Amino acid sequence: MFHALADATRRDIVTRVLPREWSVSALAREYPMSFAAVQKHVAVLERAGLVSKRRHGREQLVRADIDAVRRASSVLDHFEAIWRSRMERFGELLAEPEKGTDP
Amino acid sequence: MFHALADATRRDIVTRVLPREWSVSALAREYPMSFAAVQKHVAVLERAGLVSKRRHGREQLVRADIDAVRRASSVLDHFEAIWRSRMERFGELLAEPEKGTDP
DNA sequence: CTAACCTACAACCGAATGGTTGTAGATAGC
DNA sequence: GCTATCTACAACCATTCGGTTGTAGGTTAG
Repeated sequence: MFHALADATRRDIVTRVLPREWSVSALAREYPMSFAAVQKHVAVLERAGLVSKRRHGREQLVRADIDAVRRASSVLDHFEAIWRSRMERFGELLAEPEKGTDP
Repeated sequence: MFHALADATRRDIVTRVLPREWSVSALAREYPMSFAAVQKHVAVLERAGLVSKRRHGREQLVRADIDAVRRASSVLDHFEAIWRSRMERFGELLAEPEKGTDP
């Protein structure tokens, strides 16, 4: 999933399909690369669960799955939590009045 | 930066160095791969600014830079914000009482 | 029906990744 | 001083990635 977000084009696709659905060909028109290349990017996002497709006539409409974004976000929140607990421990050590050095 | 977090070993390294410093060799002992491979992973994290090194004797101590994690997190928060504004627009449309259809 | 359009998928290519081994330079411990 | 340890870096290899082109199948518009 982080891998899916590691590419700038794919992050841009996600920002576009968050507010509304886009067809694959409409997306392809936005980037200086072939239709097939954009199609592959969408496929990567889809495999990561960040995006899903819905058939509408001859078009394939792409929309975002915000829950997947939230899952990625929670990993980073976890990092933040680990960091905070370290800070707390560090604070305790500073506050600790030389415990254990006395007989 | 997302690229740096896209590898499981690198994410694990980050979780280890968040609470405390680790030497590169100590990290290398934790994974079923060569020292050089772990060294490369640390280099990737360092290039992404997620981690920094500090010399201590013959060891190189690795520590996390939480601000970089926060920067990655803010990208995801931005996604969340776009999503929310879409939800608001959607809510407005539902609340709208057939505006404009009257002469 | 036919032409235009949207999509899927395979084959290919150069560059980057993630791994290896090997060599060499500092530093610490005895 | 010698040796073991920690690190840096280069060279190499298989795989993956991001891109291309080309072919084929559905679907819509006229």
